[in-house]
Amino acid sequence: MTDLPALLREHGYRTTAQRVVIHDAVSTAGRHLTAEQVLSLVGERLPGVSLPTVYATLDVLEELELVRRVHTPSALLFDPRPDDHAHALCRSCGRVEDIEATADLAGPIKGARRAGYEPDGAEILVTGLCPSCR
Amino acid sequence: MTDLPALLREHGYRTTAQRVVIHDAVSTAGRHLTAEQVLSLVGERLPGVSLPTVYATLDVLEELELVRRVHTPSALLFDPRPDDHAHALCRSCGRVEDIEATADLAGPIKGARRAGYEPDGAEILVTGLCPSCR
DNA sequence: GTTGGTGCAAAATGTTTGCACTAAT
DNA sequence: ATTAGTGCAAACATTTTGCACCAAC
Repeated sequence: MTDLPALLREHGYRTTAQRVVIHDAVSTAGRHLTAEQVLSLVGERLPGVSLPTVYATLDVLEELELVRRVHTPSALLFDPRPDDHAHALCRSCGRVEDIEATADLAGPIKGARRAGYEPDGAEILVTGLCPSCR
Repeated sequence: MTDLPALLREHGYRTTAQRVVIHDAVSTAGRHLTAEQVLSLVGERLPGVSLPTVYATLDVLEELELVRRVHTPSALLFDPRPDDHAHALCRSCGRVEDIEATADLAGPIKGARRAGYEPDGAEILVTGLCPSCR
């Protein structure tokens, strides 16, 4: 259970109904959502919310590390899971799923540091065909 | 040294000047390019090439596994390196670089298979700040 | 001679921006 | 009372699509 208002305040943001509802919608959805999907989830509870607000709010939630972006060939998705995990992406239908496995990325992270980067995270994306597209 | 005409023929494609020049430009660039950058590289040698052709050609080259797409928050890039390697992405300027390190992705690949996927590849993306953005 | 490929223009998509108004502090 | 945040509309950039012409086979 995250204390959103406190987190927002810490980062200099105000608490608004939109942020609370969007955060709640995203974190209880338990799957990857597009901005459109977030809007329609939220629209049920808070009429009049606009897409720009959804994007702006997801930006904020990303800064608070409550969501992560996942860029796929077909869409920009927002992932409510803050913990590290891999993703599987279907080449055919574009579907993305969480994979319950991680890997040791110390090598690539060290490699990035060697290249002068200041790494703050790493992602694994497995591509292939999903069950229904095979 | 890849025999592009032979590869194209194998996959049922015709050999055209555009495909030869675009493949050559991309593979000698030795870095990640946007479609626009490919167009301007190619434009010097083959006037009149259009952006749709660049996209179409890169699609073909991807099918031949001569290039890979890399989706970043700011752009769609085409990577001429066919071998597996990790990428570093700068959160601030969006720059992408190759990282000379790999990791064992057997776990996530197995996880994808367990989820019903037929995996055919995997990517590692390290995010952070590049030398000039720190 | 066929049919795939290209160039052009135009469309479709998804995300971002500008601005006036509202609401959180 | 301030100033961040919102909603709306409009802009924007990028990738796709449709179609007529040309070129590879």
